[in-house]
Amino acid sequence: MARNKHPEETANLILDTALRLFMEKGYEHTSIQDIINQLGGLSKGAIYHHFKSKEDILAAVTDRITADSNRMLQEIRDRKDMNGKDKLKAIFRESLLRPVQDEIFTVAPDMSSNPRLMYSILKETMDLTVPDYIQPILEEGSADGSILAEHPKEVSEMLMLLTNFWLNPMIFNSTVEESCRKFQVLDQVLQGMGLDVFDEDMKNRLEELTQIYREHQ
Amino acid sequence: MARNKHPEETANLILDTALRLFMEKGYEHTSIQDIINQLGGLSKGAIYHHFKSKEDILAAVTDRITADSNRMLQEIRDRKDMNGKDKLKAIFRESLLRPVQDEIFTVAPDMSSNPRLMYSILKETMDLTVPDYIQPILEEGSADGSILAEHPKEVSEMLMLLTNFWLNPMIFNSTVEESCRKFQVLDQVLQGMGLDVFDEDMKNRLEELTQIYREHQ
DNA sequence: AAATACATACCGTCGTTCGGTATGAAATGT
DNA sequence: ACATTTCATACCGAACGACGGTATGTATTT
Repeated sequence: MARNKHPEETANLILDTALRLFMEKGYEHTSIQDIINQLGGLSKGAIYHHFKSKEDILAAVTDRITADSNRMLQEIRDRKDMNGKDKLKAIFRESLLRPVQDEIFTVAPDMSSNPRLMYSILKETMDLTVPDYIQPILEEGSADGSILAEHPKEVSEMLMLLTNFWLNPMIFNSTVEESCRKFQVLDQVLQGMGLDVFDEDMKNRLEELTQIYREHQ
Repeated sequence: MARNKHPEETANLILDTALRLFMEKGYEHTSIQDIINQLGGLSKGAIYHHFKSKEDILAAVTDRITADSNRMLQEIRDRKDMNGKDKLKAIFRESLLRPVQDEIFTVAPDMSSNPRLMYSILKETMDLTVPDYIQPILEEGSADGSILAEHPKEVSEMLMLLTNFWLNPMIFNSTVEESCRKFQVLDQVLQGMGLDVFDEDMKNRLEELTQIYREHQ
């Protein structure tokens, strides 16, 4: 294939294709050759020019996934017109309600048989999202009195583990009913911690997303 | 190598070696040849006679790990002299206090860079331990009035995720202080759910295990 | 001319397969 | 009772195809 004047476009094309295949077939069952075949004209040399290994592609892929979500998190974190608890609630609302989710849940990657991708996203969440966004918000909430969290780091980790991981129907392969019950249980737990951040809208949206996911297998 | 009259011994030898290597080097970085080299005399054919694939070895390995733990769970579950909550407490106590844990934490597998083994154990826990042991105990506790859990399956899942996964220093690479804070946070959450099942002994033991783990890297 | 964006041929290793041998217990024959 | 045959099983090791990765070459841009 002809050389591209804007090499980042090529890199992005590789990542697009890789992400699609990783979600369809799983990371381990996607070969470099698979990516090349779906790429149309590009060769192995091109891939290894832009990325140094298959693992590196996975890292870049998860980076791109979370980068998008992190822009939203940053916006909410930096607002001056909300207290900590409201920011936390806004984050959960946005995470669920943003329309991008439909797309993701429609592609319907079966994360439960894709441990590498799952783990990579979880690790990014724990190493980046938690310390950069969730923990600061909890600390702000502690300072302004809207949240009572003695150990913000640990509470943030737990929050993300429960909401982004356990509550995610793609990861635990939940039915609509299970998603519903998980939401209820989690809501009670959060209320017990003084974090009444869930509402009816979110519950309905979670149901809807679970539905979308299960329809697409 | 000469033919073994008791083939299960050979299979167990393979599993012993495989587990050791999986924990030392990680599942993905352990080759079948690595296992053969450490096995002393046995050949590739022998391995593929006893196991149908490398994945199959991983499954057998995790089976053996959880089987031991499940025997203890079964004993407690079937006791007639305890109510549900006491059984739950007994399970957490035993899980932490049993001396086998020293051994495991001394070998100190870095699960955080071993997603396949980690995932395999998590899946066994969710698919087997939860429905067979934890959920029945919660239901018993619901019936005898010692526990208030509207959705036993979901509460069980959450419990196991938080105690066996999040609280495990091998998985989240926690320091002693982090382990301590996690324990505190989790204790409060559980109390909020009417599950005061943690005590000072457990906290000290968790500290001790975290210490052991970190000493061995 | 130097650097970059790709192509291509090739390498070592991997998981897996498969034809084969050795062994021993059960079935059969004497 | 012992000898012979049968047959499933434990194990061997060469070979295979696919894999991730590299070395080197070439064309294009700067």
